[in-house]
Parts: sequence; C-alpha cells; structure tokens
Amino acid sequence: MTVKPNPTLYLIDGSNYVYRAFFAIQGLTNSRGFPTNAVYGFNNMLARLLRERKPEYIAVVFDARGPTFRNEAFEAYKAHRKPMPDELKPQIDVVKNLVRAYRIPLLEIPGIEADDVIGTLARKFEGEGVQVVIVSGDKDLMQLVSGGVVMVDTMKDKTYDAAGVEERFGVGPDRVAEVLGLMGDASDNIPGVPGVGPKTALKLIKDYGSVEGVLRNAAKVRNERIRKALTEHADQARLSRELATVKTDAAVDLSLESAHYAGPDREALKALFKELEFTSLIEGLDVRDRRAGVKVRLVSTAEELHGLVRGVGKAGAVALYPVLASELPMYAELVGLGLACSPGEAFYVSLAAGQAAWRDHALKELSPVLSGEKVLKHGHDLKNALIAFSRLGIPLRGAGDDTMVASYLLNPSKKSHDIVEAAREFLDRELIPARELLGSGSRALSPADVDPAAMAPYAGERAEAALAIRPLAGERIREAGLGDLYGNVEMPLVEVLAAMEQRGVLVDQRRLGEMSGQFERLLSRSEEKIYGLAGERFNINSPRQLQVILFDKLKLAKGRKIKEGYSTDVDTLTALARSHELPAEILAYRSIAKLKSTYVDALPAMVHPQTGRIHTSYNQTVTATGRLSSSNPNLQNIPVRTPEGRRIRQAFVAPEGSVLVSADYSQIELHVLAHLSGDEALIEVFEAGEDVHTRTASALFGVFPEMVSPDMRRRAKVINFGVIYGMSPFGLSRELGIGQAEAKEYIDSYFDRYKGVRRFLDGILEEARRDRYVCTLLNRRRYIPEITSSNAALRQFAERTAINAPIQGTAADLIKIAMINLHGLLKKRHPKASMIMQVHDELVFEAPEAEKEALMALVKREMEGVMTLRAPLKVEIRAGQNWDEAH
DNA sequence: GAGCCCGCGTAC
DNA sequence: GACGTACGCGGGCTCG
Repeated sequence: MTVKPNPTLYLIDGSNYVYRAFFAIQGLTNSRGFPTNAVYGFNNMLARLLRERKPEYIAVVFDARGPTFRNEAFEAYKAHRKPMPDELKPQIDVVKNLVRAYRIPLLEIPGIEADDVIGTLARKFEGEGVQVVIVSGDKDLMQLVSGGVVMVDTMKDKTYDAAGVEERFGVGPDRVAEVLGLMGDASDNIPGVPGVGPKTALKLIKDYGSVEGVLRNAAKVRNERIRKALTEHADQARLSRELATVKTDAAVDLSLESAHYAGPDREALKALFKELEFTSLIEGLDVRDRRAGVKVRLVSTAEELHGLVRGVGKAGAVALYPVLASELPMYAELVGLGLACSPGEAFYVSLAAGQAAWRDHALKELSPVLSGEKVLKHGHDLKNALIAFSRLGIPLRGAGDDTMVASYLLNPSKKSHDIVEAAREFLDRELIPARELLGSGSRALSPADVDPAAMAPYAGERAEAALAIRPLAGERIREAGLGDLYGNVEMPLVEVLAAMEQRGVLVDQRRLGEMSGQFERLLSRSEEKIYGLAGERFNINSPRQLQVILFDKLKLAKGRKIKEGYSTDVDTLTALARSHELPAEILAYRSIAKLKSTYVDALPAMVHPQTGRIHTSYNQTVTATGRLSSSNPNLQNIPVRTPEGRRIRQAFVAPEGSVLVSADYSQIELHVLAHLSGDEALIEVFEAGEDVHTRTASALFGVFPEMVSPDMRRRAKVINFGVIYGMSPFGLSRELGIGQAEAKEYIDSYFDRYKGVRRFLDGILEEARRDRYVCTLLNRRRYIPEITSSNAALRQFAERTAINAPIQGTAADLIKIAMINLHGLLKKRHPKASMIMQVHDELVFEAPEAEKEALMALVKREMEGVMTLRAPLKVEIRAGQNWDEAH
C-alpha cells in the first residue's frame, strides 16, 4: 500500500502580486492604449507557479472594496496610503477575470482583508493536515508560518519556513506581529511607537517577548528617548500590535475540493489573451494542445532494466536520447538515457553519477546492446550519443538513422534541426522544452540536478519522437533522391566527426599565455596613444562611441551608412588613415584586441581538463550549403593572413614525437566550377596545372601569362572569386575600387573567355526558378524560394545564393567523402595517426614522425582521387611541428 | 541580469 | 542595399 502524501494548498495573495507586477513592468499597453502591465506580470507569476509547482489545490485571495474591522479599530488605518495608480485601477477586474479563466477559486470577502482570509484558511487547513503554501511578498504574512504553513515569494524565488522567517526577520513567526506592532508599518499606516524602528523593535521583542512584555518593562529601557516613547504611546503600541496581527478566525470558508486545480478554461484564456494582445501567450496555449501523451516508464529496478534490454533486443532497433549535463558532449556527464522501440511508449534510465552503484549496474546491463551490431541504434543527433558513450568506454556500434541529419538534408536552410523543431515538422507534435524542466537564465538547473522522475517524460518522449520521425523522414529522403547522399556520405560521416572531436587538438598553452601578456602591453600602449589623439578617453571597443570621436569631434569624412549612424569598419578607417593618425591607430588596436579576445585568451579556456586538448564541435546540420561548421571553439577561423595571426596558428602543435600534416585542396571551388560548367577553357587551365588567376588575368588583359603583373593577377583573383559568389558589377567595382562601368567590362570579358561558365550560371538560375531549389554534384538540395520574389533586392540575393550553393556545396560533398575514406584507411593502415581538423578545403592530421611520409602520400592520393572531375583535383600537403608550419 | 541584435572581424 | 558560407567578441539595448 502506498501512503498518499498530505495534499498541498497554495493560497495566493492576489492584491500583493498585482501591485508588484504593476511596478515591476512599465509601459505595457495593448494597441488601444489599455494598460496591461499588471495583468501581464500577474499572469507570468501565476503561469510559472502552475508550471513549476503543479499545485493540486489553489486559491487566489483579493482585498474586497469597503471598510474592514481595522478601519473601525483605527480610523487612520491605511488612510494615508497612496491611492491606487490610475493605470492599475482598470486592470484589477481583468486580473480577476484571468484568475477565473484559469478556473481557480477567487476569494474577496467584503469586510475582511485578504491577509485575514489567508490567515484563517491557512490555520483551518493546517488543522486538517493540509500542507499550506502562502504565496506572497508581504512580510506581515510571515507570522502565519508554522509546521504546516510555509510562505513563498515567487518573485525572489524564496521559501520561508519557521527557520527561514527567523533568519529573514530576526524572530520566529510567533513574534512577527509583536515586532511590527512596535516598529509600525508605513505602507499599512500602522503607527507603532514613534522613534522605534526595526532594529530597536527587534531588540526589545527579543528581550521581553511581546509588546505587552516590553510595555511592562518599559522602565528598564536604558535609552531615555525610547523609554519615554514607550510610556507615552503604550495604547498606540497595543493597537498597532492588534492591527499587525493577522486574524485566523474570520468568517471565511472554502472547501478543499473546490480549490482543486484541473487546468484552465483554454478558450476563455485565449479570448482574454487576444483582448490583451498577449500573442506569445496565445501561441503557448496552442502549443499545449499539440502535446502528445507518450507513456514513459522510469526504469528503477534491476528486473525492469533487464526486461527492457530483452525487449530492445527483440525489437531489433531502438531510438536513444541521451541526457547530458550540459551541451558539449566532450565536457558533459551523461545523466540518463531515454529509449524507445515501439510507438507511444518509452523508457528512461537514470545514469546520474550520484547513484554510482545503480549507474554502474545500468551501464553494464545496457552495454552489450549498445556495443553490439545486432540492435540498430537510431537517434536525433547520434554524434552526441557516440561521444557520450565512448567517453564511458562504451563504443556505440550498429548506428541506424540520425533524424537530425535527415531533417538537415531535407531542408538545410532551416533555422534549427533540433528534436523539438523536428517533432513539430514531422509529427506536428510539441515536445516538453528543456526550459520547462530546467528553467532559464542564472537560475537554470543542470539536468544532473533534476529528479529522474521528472527527467523521464522529457527524455522518453524525445527518444519516442526520434523513433516516430524516422520512417517519415526516411520516406521523404527517398522521394527527394537524397538516399545516396544520406546513406553513403552524411551518415558515415557522423562517426568520423565524433572521432575527430574526441581526439581533439593540442595547443601550446604557455605560448598563448605569453602572447596574452604581450598583447596586453601592446594594447595599453595603443590605448594611451588613441586617447591622446582623440583628446579624451572613451571605449575604443564601442563603435558608437568611436563614431562620435571620428565624425563629430574630429569631423573626419563619413563613409558607408549603417543602421546606427556611420560605419567605422576597416575600409572606412583605412581610407581615413590618409587624413589623420587616429584611424590607423584604431586599426592597429582593433587587430590586436580581436586576436586577444577571440583566440589568445579564449582558446586556453577551452582546454579539456582530462585530455589537455581542445575539442571543437563539428556541426553537421548548420550551414545552408552542406559545409560543416565548427564551434566551441570555432577552429575554422583561426587567423592565417597576418604574421601576428599566424603566431596563433603556431600554438596548434603536435605532441612530442608526432607531426601535424595539413592537406588542402588547391582552388577547389574553381575546380568544381570547371567541372560543373564543363567550360573547356577553365578545364584546360587546371589540366595544364597552371595558375588560374594568372591565366584569367592573361585573358582579361590580353597579355601573355609571363607578362601578367602582380596587380593584374590580384584583379583576376577578385573576379575569379566573384564568379563563385554571384558577383555584380557593383560588388566588383567596390572590391577593386574601380568604376562600375569598368567592372562590367571585366565581367563581360571574363564571360567572353569562359563561355561555358556563363551558360552554366544561366542554367542554374533557370533550374532554380523552375524547381525552387538548386543541387550539388551529389544532389544535395538548397531551396531558394525567393528566386521569384517581386522584391528586386531579395530576388538578386536569391540569385547569388543559387549560384554559390552548388559550387560551395559540391566542394563540401567532395571533402566529406575524402574524410570518410581517409578515416577508414587510417584505422587500417595508420592506427596511431588521426584526422583532427577540417577547415572546408583543408584536412589536418596528427601522426607519429615515422609515419609522416607514408601518411602524406596516402592523404594526397586519397584526396585528389576522391572523384574524377573534368578539372583534376590538386592537393597541397605539408608537415610541421605546428599548424602554421604545416599549412 | 539575461537574452538578443548590432557592428565588426576572423576563416574558406 | 550593393559578391557566398560560417562563429564569436564586446557593446548596448530590451525585456522581465
């Protein structure tokens, strides 16, 4: 038999919260000018309480209009209180309607104050064995706290039991009214004893126990002024104490049953929110209607776990949802695992470190299923699962489908491919958001701190969602002709990325530490110079403040407009550097500040405490084109162009006895362009192994390749890249600093030379307009809906992305295949070597010195031979002790 | 105080 | 506005 815990009743001090909400939020009205701030704040408080505490019984208490016994006892009572603000008055009735829409009983008893209603009900229900929670920020009510009554201030997120009251107030609940009686309460206009403030009152009550006790012993009080006040105002003190005492015997009643909370009247709430124009809250209501009822079982005994494992084995496939203590699998504990192998039901196994015996048992029990090939493991973000289990010594084998990757391939432009978003798209289902369990902001909990019983429905339904999404996504993958790309490239890549992240890269922390000091000194010197030149101190890192100095104070020429005034970017400052010293110094300062904050100081902070290396996350479902991205930290934008920047690259090192090998595709996107377009002239350049920029310059400027000057080559290079980006005459003219007419001539002359490229680009645009999407060599899709927009700016932007996506995306396809092949080859032939980084057209490896030559030959051959393009791929490869040397 | 956008700058 | 794709910093605004 299970013992039912005592029921809990929440009594909400409505008036208190309406006031507090009113002052906390300023200026909110609906479009008709009706003030809504107090209603909004009150609703947030109430919704949060309902969400976080899930009260079984609840009631809201308001003050009624009209006099109460306190007015009769003391006519000045609350008389001098400021009248209710005009903006608040009309909101009171709305708040009451809101409470009704939540179907929560609302008590307002004429002649009885809310405090006394709360006091009476609290004592009554406490006597009946109900746990009472008073929800208020009013210190008067602390006197009601006792064994069965606590007070909660939801705005400060504090709960007061008797000890809490004593800590906050200095005395226990039984003496709160005594202290208030002596010191008075300005807001309630309780006079107290003149000249006695909180500190004196507290000391007197501590010494003599009560107002009566203090008055009896008044003669003993040392301080003459206070002694006199006590004698002279004895009656007022007694009255004040009475006023400050919350009544617990008022004529109020409420049945527990009527306070049972069974959820809101959604239609009424929706109507009210609509009236108030709380649109985001309306969405929230709709969302609740799309929650699914997955039956999730928290696995808590060895027998149940054993049964689950057998069930999974029988099913032959399972969807996993690992719960990690934080976002980064390399840095996070595995807290638990959601599992699902049949529709509508799921399981959750807690793996919290706190219960080591259970965790060890559970992992041991699960391990054969996870590591075996027999049971297919599906999931939404399998890389995460692979890393999490691998770190526990459990290699996840038998990887099935990753619904996140599938979702990405179906539409890579989507903002998010997380499980919540995927459940919306594929299942029209709303999942429990993490914030509902964990909260947000500074108060956010770690999943490690959440009760497994609460975690279970969250993780279980996510596993079940992945299981349910899988066949739907699979069907759509096939329909879109994405099956090969998914099955032969993206899925095999998951494991490769997991291995790369886990291996990580070594950085020389000492070197970065030295640089940090150096950069610090450079910056402070530069700072002083800047202040001198500007004639005042300001925040150099603030473009807004810098604008004032440059354009208002020094009256330097304004350049490009931005949203907030005029740009201070590198182009502008470089131009201004001719007329003043300050812009040049700002540029110098900025370049060092950038390196320091983004790399020199940030990288050491990311070194893993156990491995001593940096483990980035390679994101497979982020970019619209098919590229990977890298974050935490981003290893794909480590500086390379300037000498100072290269010093950061030098801090990426090989361990003793090993080397770094860097292999990058030479001009991969132009090779791809040559292949896709079939342009004979461009293909011929690459077949001949010649420098493409020089050859383009030679054609554009009508000179022999040997006669191409560095500046001619530079211009040709800009144009070559411009093609890949969907260049316009304007963009080219800006980049080259020439007129638009001249830029157009260059472009015409380029397409005259490479006629096949022109045809190809036209074909892409036609295809985009016809299909609303474009494809890479491997059929990777990107939707371009705005290609037919009537807005010229939008349409032109769409045209540029339509041109760029197949080129950038095909390059991404190729290097991904090379990565998969090389990962497999390394395992077999160079198990001591590893692929550790990818930077779009570059792969970086770490290998023992002795294997350097063999590895380099293998990598070069494999990358160049990844596919046979009409323009043969070329790879530059080098080795070194650090990344700069190898690159 | 947290979360977001902006301006800016790094990479390919 | 004006050549593609990313990530992340500091500033500063808005929100609650």
